Amino acid sequence: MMATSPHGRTELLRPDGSPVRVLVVDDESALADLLSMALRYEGWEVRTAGDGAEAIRTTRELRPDAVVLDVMLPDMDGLTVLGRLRRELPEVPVLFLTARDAVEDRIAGLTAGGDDYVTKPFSLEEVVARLRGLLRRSGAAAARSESVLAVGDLVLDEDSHEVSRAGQEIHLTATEFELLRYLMRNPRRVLSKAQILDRVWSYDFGGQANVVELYISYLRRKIDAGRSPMIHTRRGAGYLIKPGE
Amino acid sequence: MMATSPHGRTELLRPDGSPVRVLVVDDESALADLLSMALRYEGWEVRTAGDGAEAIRTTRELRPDAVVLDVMLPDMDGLTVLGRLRRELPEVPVLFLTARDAVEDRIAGLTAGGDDYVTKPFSLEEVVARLRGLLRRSGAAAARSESVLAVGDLVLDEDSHEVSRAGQEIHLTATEFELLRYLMRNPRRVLSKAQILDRVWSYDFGGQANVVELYISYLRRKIDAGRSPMIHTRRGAGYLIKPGE
DNA sequence: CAGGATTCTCAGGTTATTCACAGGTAGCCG
DNA sequence: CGGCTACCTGTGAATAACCTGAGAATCCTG
Repeated sequence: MMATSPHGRTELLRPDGSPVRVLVVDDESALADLLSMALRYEGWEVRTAGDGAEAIRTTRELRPDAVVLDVMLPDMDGLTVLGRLRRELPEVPVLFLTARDAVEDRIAGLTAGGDDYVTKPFSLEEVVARLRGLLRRSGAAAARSESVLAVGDLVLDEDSHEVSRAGQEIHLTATEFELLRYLMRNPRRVLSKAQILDRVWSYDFGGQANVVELYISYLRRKIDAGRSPMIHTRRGAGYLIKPGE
Repeated sequence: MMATSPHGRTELLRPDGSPVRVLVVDDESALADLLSMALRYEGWEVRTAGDGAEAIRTTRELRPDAVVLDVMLPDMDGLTVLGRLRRELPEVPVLFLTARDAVEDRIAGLTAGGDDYVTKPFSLEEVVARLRGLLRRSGAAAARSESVLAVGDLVLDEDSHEVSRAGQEIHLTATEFELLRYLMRNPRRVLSKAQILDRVWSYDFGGQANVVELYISYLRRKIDAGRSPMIHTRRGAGYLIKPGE
């Protein structure tokens, strides 16, 4: 089931119409807070836990529709927590947070089911998108909502990562894709450079704010080239996307 | 829920009909006073706090619907205060006040949820508009009031920053946009040049008072050009906007 | 480990916007 | 009708915001 949220975007709901419930498990409270803010803004109900034991307890009580789980916890390791989680809620999809250099095969083992993972440092756009994907596929969200975004003749498929305009396929890099997805999830709405930076770049990005301008420039070259422009600058305010013409 | 205030404008109320409660946190008392006056005029109930500790205490007691928070406080830094605020009231939207050159720095993550920020020196119009936006999207204000203002055939969309008259799109600069928004929020009401200056220009503006005349002139050229005029001069008193004819 | 793709910094270039200044115009009062 | 005042607006300079080319650094892939 889809509904229109206060901020005008569509959001996922549970089959009974209540909000989706998500549990965030991370011992770094700053990160947990950052995540819960972002997920609440998606319209989801969020609880946090700081260690494995608390995670298990909260799972039992809250019965979340999805779990975001840091694999490195102070009291027990990822596999153990996962095992106990599964004892409580066998079907719950899990999104793992892991360090970049974590051993590949162990992650592969963890994500054997329908689960997914993102590496730290991540961007909020990435986490939210993955979580939406998990919820969509798990059936916790009532309607099998489409994974395709469209604005005018511009089409973006979140599953296949394919983008096309007027039927013509366009190749984007990972960052370009995330930026475009963020714009397309908020069509006709001005997004400031700070908002974009906070959402599309990872939380530890310390660079120049003009990367946003740079990537907007890249996107225009690929998406607007020749055609009627869809990405617009609102000087002093930010950028927005809307159908050409 | 919307209601009509004594001064004839529409204002946001909480779901139970009581006034929206806002907490202003800033150690410069002159600024805090300026802000609270402006926000009270919007019909909101305002409390101020001069440092982080007081902010936390007041939050606990007042349970505000929104917080305006200076990121530079004498006793603790913005992120810390934010964390504690969130522990008290996880859902409360926050509008950050930050120095112009700090933007790149440590704003990272601040706008992650629905939050927003404005840079100092700001204009009151900007702060109020952002705060209204936050309240609108957070659902604290009962009515999901639209982000669109209309006076006659003149339409202004606060989300997309688009303005049109009789369906025809009009491009405005940032200052023109704020001036027009202020006029349109107060239709049929005379606004003096001093009021406009105080509201639309930032509080440290030191220039000639005739910028207002200049920008009114710009607006007329773009909005009234050819058509029946909507922006009227009341000699010796100020300006007002009302539907043409 | 080479080659290519990608991300990002830096800096110069371009355009839009803001604002001061000053001369012009129109309302108002006697 | 003359003069005073308030308001209007053309011109142009300074500035701010944005765009983009070139290339260094990094990551990824075979």
